Amino acid sequence: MAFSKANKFNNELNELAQFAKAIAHPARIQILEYLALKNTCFCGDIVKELPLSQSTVSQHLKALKGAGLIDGQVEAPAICYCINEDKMEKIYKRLRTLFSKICNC
Amino acid sequence: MAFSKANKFNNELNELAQFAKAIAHPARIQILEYLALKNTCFCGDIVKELPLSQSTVSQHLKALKGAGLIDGQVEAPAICYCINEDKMEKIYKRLRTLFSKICNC
DNA sequence: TTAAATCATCGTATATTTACGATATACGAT
DNA sequence: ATCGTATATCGTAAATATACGATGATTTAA
Repeated sequence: MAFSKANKFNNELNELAQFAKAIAHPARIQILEYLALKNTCFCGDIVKELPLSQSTVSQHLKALKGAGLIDGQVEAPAICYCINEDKMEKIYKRLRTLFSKICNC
Repeated sequence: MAFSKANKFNNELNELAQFAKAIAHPARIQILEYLALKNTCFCGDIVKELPLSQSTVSQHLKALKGAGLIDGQVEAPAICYCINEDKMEKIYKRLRTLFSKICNC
């Protein structure tokens, strides 16, 4: 029952955990870094960049999108992905708050 | 095959992903915050604090320990857990590097 | 209209995570 | 030695994640 007690924890905790989950796979971090590197973000390139099949990459993209970390824009027949910087900054603030509680950061 | 291709990604990515996985559950974040709050860290208190059974909490503690985020010291018959601040600071640096690549942070 | 290109989704197999109760372990106190 | 306390581990069930090939959808080009 992975995560079935989410309702027993407060929103801040759940949101941070949700973000952590989204980047809890090396492929997804690599995708984020790649998107950041190439400001223009053609998606087929990501598949070439990663040691994973197209369908698997698509799944990871969906996860990142679901967590709000990236946006996708149709540029037919391709899709242009890019980082949602607002979301990232918001999350970064939360992370900073967490770390300021936890250690001398 | 959750995560079976980890060897295909570089160490930095895997380590960050591993950390993210460790905090990818609200209970584990709450445990970290609780440990940070109470500088002295009696463990049975954590069970009282969380809406989870003793065995489940113990599992979460094991996960945090496995990721190196906390240490446990025997003070028979109890066990005293505390945050591994060195590890936390190390991870925080990595996170900063990641975010500096990804957004204006 | 057909073909090619680009992604998403479906179906499926396997691995991992989450959660709990029950049981085991370790140790101080009696 | 036995008991009580505090944790860990085992066994198990169910949910989720990972990965791939096959197929479907969409749009551009021929």
